[in-house]
Amino acid sequence: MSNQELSEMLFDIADMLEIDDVQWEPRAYRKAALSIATLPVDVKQLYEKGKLTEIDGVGKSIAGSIEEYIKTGSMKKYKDLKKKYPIDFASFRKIQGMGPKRAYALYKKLKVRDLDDLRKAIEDNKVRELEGFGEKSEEQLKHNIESFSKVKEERKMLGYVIDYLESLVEKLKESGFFERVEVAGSSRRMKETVGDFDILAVSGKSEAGMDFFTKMKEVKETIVKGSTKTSVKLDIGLNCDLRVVESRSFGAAMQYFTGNKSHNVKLRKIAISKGLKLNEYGLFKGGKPIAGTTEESVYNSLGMDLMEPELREDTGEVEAAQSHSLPEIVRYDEIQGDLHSHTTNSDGTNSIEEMIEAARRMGHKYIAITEHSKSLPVAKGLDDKRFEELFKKINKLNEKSEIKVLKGVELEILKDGSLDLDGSTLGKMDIVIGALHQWTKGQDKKTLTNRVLKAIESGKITTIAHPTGRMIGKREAFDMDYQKIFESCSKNDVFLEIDGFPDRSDLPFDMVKEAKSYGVRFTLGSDSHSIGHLRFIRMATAIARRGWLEKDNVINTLSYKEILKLKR
DNA sequence: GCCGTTTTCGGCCCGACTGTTTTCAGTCG
Repeated sequence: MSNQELSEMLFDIADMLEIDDVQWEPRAYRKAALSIATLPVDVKQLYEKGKLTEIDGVGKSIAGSIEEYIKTGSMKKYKDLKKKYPIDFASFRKIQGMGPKRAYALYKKLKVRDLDDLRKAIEDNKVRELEGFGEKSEEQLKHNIESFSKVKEERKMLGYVIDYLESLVEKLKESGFFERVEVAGSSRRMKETVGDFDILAVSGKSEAGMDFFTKMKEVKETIVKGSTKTSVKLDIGLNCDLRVVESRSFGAAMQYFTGNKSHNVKLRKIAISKGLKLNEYGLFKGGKPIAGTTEESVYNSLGMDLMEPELREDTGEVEAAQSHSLPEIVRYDEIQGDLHSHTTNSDGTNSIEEMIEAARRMGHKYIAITEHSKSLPVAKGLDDKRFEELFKKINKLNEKSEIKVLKGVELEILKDGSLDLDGSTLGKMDIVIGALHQWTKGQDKKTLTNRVLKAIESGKITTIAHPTGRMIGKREAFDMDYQKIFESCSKNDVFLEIDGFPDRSDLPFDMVKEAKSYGVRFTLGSDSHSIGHLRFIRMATAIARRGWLEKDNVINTLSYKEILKLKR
């Protein structure tokens, strides 16, 4: 049984209860289903520890159902409902405009149970004859079936699409139809992956502005179009919402459309508890607006400090804002350089000179060149001799260059936890990044953990590269005892890396926050393999901010000289 | 069915858009 499977079952139950017009329960089941779908650990593990009800939205009853399912392989509540409604809700959920009520209407009148049945019914023009449907609904369903998997499932890594989004905003600004245009949504929170874009605008001529928007060359098709809200599908495969609000509501709208959802729900509840009403138009007292022009006015009127968008994930920031104890998170402009990059010397595609020049143009004060070591032959890893040669070259470059180059390595942590290079060469390096790339599959949790601990305790490494090894959408994180690793890093003053390469985004932000609580410090790296990758330092910084890191927690805020002084 | 700075009972976010209605239900975010 996977979390995914269980989550789908709970969503199914929610859908079926909704058909029965049951009040509130569908909401409860959906909440539980969503929590489980996004849970970082296996539900079964939680069950074994007796911690099911610690899952957000899971209480006694749903926990009982989960237990029943784990023990017997079936769930009575689900089975009974499914007998009444033998419908493939999971597939229908992926189709826009197809909710449970419509699914049931189609089943009741046309015996439509799954996608194939639905396709056929549409083919025979049967759907348009149903009450509540019409020709247009039928056509839309037909269209949405064709593109269903792409519309809802696809998420993009923000690091790859943020420049595109910003250029889109720039074009809207330059169009002359808008007085203000800003990015909102998960992109503003700098979430690692995004499912759509939200753009917010102020306009005195919104009809014309919406026309301009839907006719942009990036727009593939228009999904809905109104004077305050327009949704389109972009050529990169993401949907984009553009909302136009009044200037006096702009702050409230930015707040609302930045989210995330549970952050917003919490805010609204706080508003209600103070006898106020919060929506995207403002904060109201008995119908009279008391805040909303700026985000700050909204938060302040709710008795809270304003917080950076990256913090708004409902992981304690609401409470911290209420008690005026928000962290002063590291700023993008406090990052002085990049601490992880590769050149043609190993598996990069640009020369060291090209990388340095590109880093200088970005305003970096320094860049660490951290080639792979010899036991990673696929990446043309370097041995001691080649490192010595490279460092001679770097010393020369450093003499005349305004931007400084740190001598480093991304060093293989070998199968038994020993290191790929010996002490004498390592001693000449400014930064040593220990990394797991190989022999991880066959090793169990304890072996893998000890392997990393041995490297940390060796006294020879500065930081641990992309600590969990995860690749978004491709590879799970290593199964390790991370608490032990955090403890050991803190004790031995070994840093953890935040790798900003979008596929990695590693450490993930929630673990950054946890590691910080152990007193761990962090290095940020773009893990560049070409000059085009250098921009990913911004994504690493975003993760640091989302993980509540302050200036002192981040090594990249130090100057070149200060970094050289760090002892190892 | 869940949950707790309105707390163990009684609420549970709320507004926009669409298509089908002729005042609204369904869906979405």
